[in-house]
Amino acid sequence: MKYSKQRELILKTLQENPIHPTADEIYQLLRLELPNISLGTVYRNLNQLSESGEVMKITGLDGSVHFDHNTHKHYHFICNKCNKVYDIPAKDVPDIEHSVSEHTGLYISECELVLKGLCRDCQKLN
Amino acid sequence: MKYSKQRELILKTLQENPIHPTADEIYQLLRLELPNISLGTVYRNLNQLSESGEVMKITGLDGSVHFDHNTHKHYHFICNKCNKVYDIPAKDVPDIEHSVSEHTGLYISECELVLKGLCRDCQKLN
DNA sequence: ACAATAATAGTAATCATTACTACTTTTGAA
DNA sequence: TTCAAAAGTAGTAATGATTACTATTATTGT
Repeated sequence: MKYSKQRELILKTLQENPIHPTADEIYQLLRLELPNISLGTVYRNLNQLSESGEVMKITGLDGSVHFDHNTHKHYHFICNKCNKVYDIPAKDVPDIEHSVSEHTGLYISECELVLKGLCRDCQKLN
Repeated sequence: MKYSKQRELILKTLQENPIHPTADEIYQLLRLELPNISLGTVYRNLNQLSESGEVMKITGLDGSVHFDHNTHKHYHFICNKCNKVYDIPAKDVPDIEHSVSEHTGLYISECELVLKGLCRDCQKLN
């Protein structure tokens, strides 16, 4: 993988905006400092970066794929009211893979968990 | 919700084909007995049925939404080799919601879990 | 039997994402 | 330091899934 300024800035933007943005959200942020960057470039680089394990893809939140600079094992929660995405650290979740593979005989390589509900702030506003 | 033959057959097709089909797969199956049904009708009815709780939407498997006639609490596994989708009964998975809401204070209303790996058949073929 | 309402088929439009292409950067060896 | 091969880019077109629109048809309660 050859260096490119665009890829460096895409990664930097993702790291500085830990809001689990979509490709288009990163594109909109980046246009401010790199007005000619193209959306295709953002998609291509995010896919490369997730392929190489430098960023993580999050699917199942809504219609589009979100990206996460945090590549440690963790899960996600989306608030049904404010739509913010929160990280759920692995330590707050029981060991799913082990339990499932033991019961079913399936070999588990990935485990995507998306929880939905109300975040702490939105619970207060009820 | 007014009765319609189309909706009845969509539900019946989903029940008789427990392969977690997409809207388009149901459409292709249904065209055999109802050649003029339109894809939009399939989408509209599946959305209504999932809204009313008669069927379940599965997101996060691949690019498109799949549907499940089984509305009991359960999870899903997709085989990376044969792409078949399997049900994971809730009894094989530890209680995620309770654990997460206890640790984080989030109110959890939905819990979508997608596991990926190799199914039993595909493990043998290695 | 009939009017109100909901549903349908068919088609066009939208949204996210990928593919294509001519041009530009990067990189490593001569 | 050049310079050619490889990889990357901007810009645009194409694709695939899904939703929106519209004129017509079916359902339902009176």
